[in-house]
Amino acid sequence: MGRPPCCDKMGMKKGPWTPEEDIILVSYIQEHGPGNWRAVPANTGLLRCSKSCRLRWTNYLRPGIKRGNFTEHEEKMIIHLQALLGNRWAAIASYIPERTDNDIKNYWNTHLKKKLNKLQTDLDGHSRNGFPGLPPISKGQWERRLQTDIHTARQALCEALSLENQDHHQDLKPSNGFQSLKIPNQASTYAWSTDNVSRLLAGWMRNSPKNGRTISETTRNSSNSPISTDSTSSEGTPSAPNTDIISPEALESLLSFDHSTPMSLEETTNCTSNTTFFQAENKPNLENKIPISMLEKWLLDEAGAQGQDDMIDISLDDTDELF
DNA sequence: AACAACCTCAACCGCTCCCCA
DNA sequence: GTGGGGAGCGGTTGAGGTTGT
Repeated sequence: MGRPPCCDKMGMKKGPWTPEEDIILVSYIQEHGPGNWRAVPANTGLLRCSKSCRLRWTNYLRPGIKRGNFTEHEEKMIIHLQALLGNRWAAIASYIPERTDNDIKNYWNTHLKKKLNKLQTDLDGHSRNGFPGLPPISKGQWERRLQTDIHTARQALCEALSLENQDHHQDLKPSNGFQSLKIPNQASTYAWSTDNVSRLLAGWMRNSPKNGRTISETTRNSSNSPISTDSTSSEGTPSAPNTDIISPEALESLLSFDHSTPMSLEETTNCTSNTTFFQAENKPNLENKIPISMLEKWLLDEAGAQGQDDMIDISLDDTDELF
């Protein structure tokens, strides 16, 4: 159905990127800026589809990417945000600018999921009310707790947003492209890239180019250096319309309460006239409304055991306790 | 040392969204 | 209003690495 994937084009290369390809891509973007990905393969001669180029750039070559171990703080952020936003990795990544959505997604799937599962099973050992990890409470209690949590979350969000409104240091607004980041040195927008390229070359000289992994390691190491952390490009993802605006400080405030609970965006906007929060989300209520309706179903239907795994997402309680 | 099992993460796939003619 | 095309996103895959036996 639909048009064929661009990668189906004859002659398009797949698989790991070589250092040469990285250099070509970085050089091109350095000159033209990211965006218009369709034109990238055509103008560079890269035998890669536009999607592949974009992916390589956003997940690997883009400035400001931090690689390696996630800090405890980052873990907490991810856990909270995942509970709040669901598996909207790009949105989550916008609050952790140094990490890519792919990175966060991988980390969630490989580490945090297991960690949370383990901790939850450790905590209760057996399923309660069909909800592993939840305390043994009645449906009525559960409902009241949910309402309380929603109220708490709403208050916290209101506080966070009001803080944000007053906030004069909005240097860092979340955004995929980091358009809102204060860039210390605009002139050196792509200085990192030259650096990166030279590192790539250095790494390439040291290691066999046959090994795609080698360059990854090289780049990974270089990315851990401080050079990349401040050099967020204003062109990061220029076409990304991102109005998911809430400052990290506000987010911290939002996440700092013990029993955070997701609220619908409707509720969010009801509590404040500031409609910039998440207003760009196209499916604003899906993540939260659906589980809540499922909860209603469950509350009404004694035998309603379906979708309970999904509903766990709306009980964000106690993620803080995991640490 | 050899093999198997498991883990990690870069990259791909398929879908949706959004813009524009 | 609508259809086509590009961009972006989330889920999934699989090659390579690591750990256990």
